[in-house]
Amino acid sequence: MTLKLKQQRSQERQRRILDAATRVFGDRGLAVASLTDVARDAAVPLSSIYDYFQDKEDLIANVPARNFDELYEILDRQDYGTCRERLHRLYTATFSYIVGNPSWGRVFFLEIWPSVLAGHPTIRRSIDDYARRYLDILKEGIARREFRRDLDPYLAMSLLMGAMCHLTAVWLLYGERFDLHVKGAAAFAALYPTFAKRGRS
Amino acid sequence: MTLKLKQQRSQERQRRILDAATRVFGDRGLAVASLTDVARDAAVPLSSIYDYFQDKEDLIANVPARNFDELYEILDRQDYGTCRERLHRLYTATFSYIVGNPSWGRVFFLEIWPSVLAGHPTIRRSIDDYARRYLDILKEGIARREFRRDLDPYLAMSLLMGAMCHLTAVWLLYGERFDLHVKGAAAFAALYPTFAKRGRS
Amino acid sequence: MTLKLKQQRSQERQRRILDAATRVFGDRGLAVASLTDVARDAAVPLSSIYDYFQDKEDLIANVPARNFDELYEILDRQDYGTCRERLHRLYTATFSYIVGNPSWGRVFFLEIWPSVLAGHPTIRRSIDDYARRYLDILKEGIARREFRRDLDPYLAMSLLMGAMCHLTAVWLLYGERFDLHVKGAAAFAALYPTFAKRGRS
Amino acid sequence: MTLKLKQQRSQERQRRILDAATRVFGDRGLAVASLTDVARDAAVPLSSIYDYFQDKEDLIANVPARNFDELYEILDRQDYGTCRERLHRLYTATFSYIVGNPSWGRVFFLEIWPSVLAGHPTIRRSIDDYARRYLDILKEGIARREFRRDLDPYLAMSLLMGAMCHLTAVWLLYGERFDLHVKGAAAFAALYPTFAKRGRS
DNA sequence: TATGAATGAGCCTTCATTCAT
DNA sequence: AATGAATGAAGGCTCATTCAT
Repeated sequence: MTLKLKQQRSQERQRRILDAATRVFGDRGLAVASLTDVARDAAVPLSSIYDYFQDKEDLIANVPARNFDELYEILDRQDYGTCRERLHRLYTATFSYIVGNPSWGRVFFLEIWPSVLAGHPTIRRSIDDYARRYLDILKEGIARREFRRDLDPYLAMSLLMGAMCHLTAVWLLYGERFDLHVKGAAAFAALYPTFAKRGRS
Repeated sequence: MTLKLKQQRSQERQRRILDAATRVFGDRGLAVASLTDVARDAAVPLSSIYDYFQDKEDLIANVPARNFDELYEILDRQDYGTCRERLHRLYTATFSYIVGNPSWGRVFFLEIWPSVLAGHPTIRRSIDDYARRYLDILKEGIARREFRRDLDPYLAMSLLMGAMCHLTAVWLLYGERFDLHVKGAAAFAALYPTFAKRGRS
Repeated sequence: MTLKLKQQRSQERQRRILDAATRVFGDRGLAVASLTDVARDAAVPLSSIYDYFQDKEDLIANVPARNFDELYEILDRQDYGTCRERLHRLYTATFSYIVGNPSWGRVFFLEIWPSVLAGHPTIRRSIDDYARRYLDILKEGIARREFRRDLDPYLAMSLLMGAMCHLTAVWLLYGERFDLHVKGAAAFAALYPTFAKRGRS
Repeated sequence: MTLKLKQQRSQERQRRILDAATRVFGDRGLAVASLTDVARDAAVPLSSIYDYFQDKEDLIANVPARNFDELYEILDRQDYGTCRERLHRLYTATFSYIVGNPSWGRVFFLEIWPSVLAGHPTIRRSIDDYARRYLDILKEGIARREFRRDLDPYLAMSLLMGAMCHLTAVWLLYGERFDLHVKGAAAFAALYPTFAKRGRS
């Protein structure tokens, strides 16, 4: 029993560190922010970080997963409708999550993904998991003839992800001065016709 | 203190450093790579870097320009045709340049652009120059009724740039295993119809 | 990041560093001596200095206080007698302390005081504390009619301090070849009549 | 003839460098100011400094002499009167020179004299020359019975020089906010009675 | 287990000095 | 003789990581 309690406290601690890491890395940048900063923000001793993560890289690598879990929790509650609807939901929900959590947006879309770190196994898994959701819907849509038969699902995903990264980057860079969610929806609206069967758009 | 470069040999040296910087920053990442690495790769003493650039940031800031100059030299030789043709040429030429210079692709499209550094005056100019080329063509195309009247040129550019960044990122991440140029052309083909006047695509 | 010094051993370390700093800065000069020198003399790793002091300036700034504390401890045991006696005691005790601690003499009287550093808050406090002791006695002496009514206490202090700095400088310069304490007493004897009421000297 | 012209030009150059050194070292401090700064201020190429001075230390060492020469030129035009008058003139003329040339005041009285550099042969000579002028007058005054027979000329000089250094230091440190010349005269007035024969004040 | 303290490796930068033209 | 260019040596400082309690 006490063991379980301890474990719970431990999980809470780990989550505190992870959230602090998201914030600190997002605000200051992966390379500039130090573990000291993270420890201070999480209000734990610096050396405690090493009780939960092997090293800085390991900590960084676990930031995406932690946040994707939250995102998926929201998404998986409403997994129904046409492929278009599901694709749209997945896409805009991500934008919503970024708007509510800009630090994570920065860490993931500006720092981690387009960097050497994307090769890290743990991160790779996060990225692949996320990408798979798109690919699954896209392939299903093609099979169901909801989308064009000759649609390249990988290219389609690249268009969607590329727009997302780029819009997010600009949004963050310009001080979050426009409504990212609206722009995201616009991007989807612009891209979707290229997926759909001709004449249906 | 930065030199005045009155002597010839110096310009070669500066270029050697700049090229080394492109390589090293591209391979290891902007923040991780050290000036020591750059100096070693350029085969000049570390302190010589400071004869040509004020500091690390200044060196980084000059990487894009150096390469864009080369790219533009190629492009500006053939500035004619419909807006579509010119847009296509600009887009695919960039992909070609990246293929021939992957390090620069990484530095610029993955490290510099989507980062705080994009705010640096020198870099800003490089980005703006490049972005303007897209916007000019897009606006001209709209004015000439070659493109949709209600096309948002900024969103259009975001779709193009986003796809470029993303494809490049994936290409680099997967060890340059597919033909980036072909994928780039496919992306353009997929996106262009959303710019064109209905029924004309 | 500076430590919190919750553990005992640390205070010893800090003192070791401070004493080494006094020695090294005194011997080589504030600007010339490096923290590497200090670290070597204190037999601690260079980076440990930063566990106790924010930077070089902070280390320097803490040298005076450490030594004044020792000086005051001696002085405050015997705070009685006429103003003349108290002034004399303060003056000669300082010379004694310098003789027993020439490095500190140099750091403080030759390097820190007559330099821009005297403006540093921490140092300023040390200087002001020390100067105040003179001014207090001088003003009290004037009020009590022990000293000339028209004596300018600030000029008086300047004469005393100036002689002290100068004698110390010469003493150090000439390899401590004369008895500084005796010279100090002589200076006091020479200067005192200019403070006292006429005819009383 | 041309040789002489060249030599003249050379002397002018050397003087330009020396004056720049006085300014730069005075403003920024001996250790902080770099030869590059001096060269820029003198408007000569950095390497030209090495045509006139062996190294930085040699340059520093020649700053005092250059300025003392100017001071002596003024002084030696009026070498007459009682010892008191001559002592007073020497003392206050120095204050005047400092007021007109604060940079030199700082270099010499705050940086060079109270530092290890005072041991440097060239500087030593400058200091000794200056000190000798005091000692000569003091000794003559004693011989002539103008001053007290038992006056220690070395102590007397220390009192004068000490006051001068200290007042100058304070003056510079507090942004030259009081009239240094007046304070210097007051110090002389306060000290002189201790030199003079009793009853003569 | 948790944590205060310690440290080695490395980074960016400066600068006095020398070389080659 | 004059000077633009080059460079080795060093300095201050940071930080991820480990140790000892």
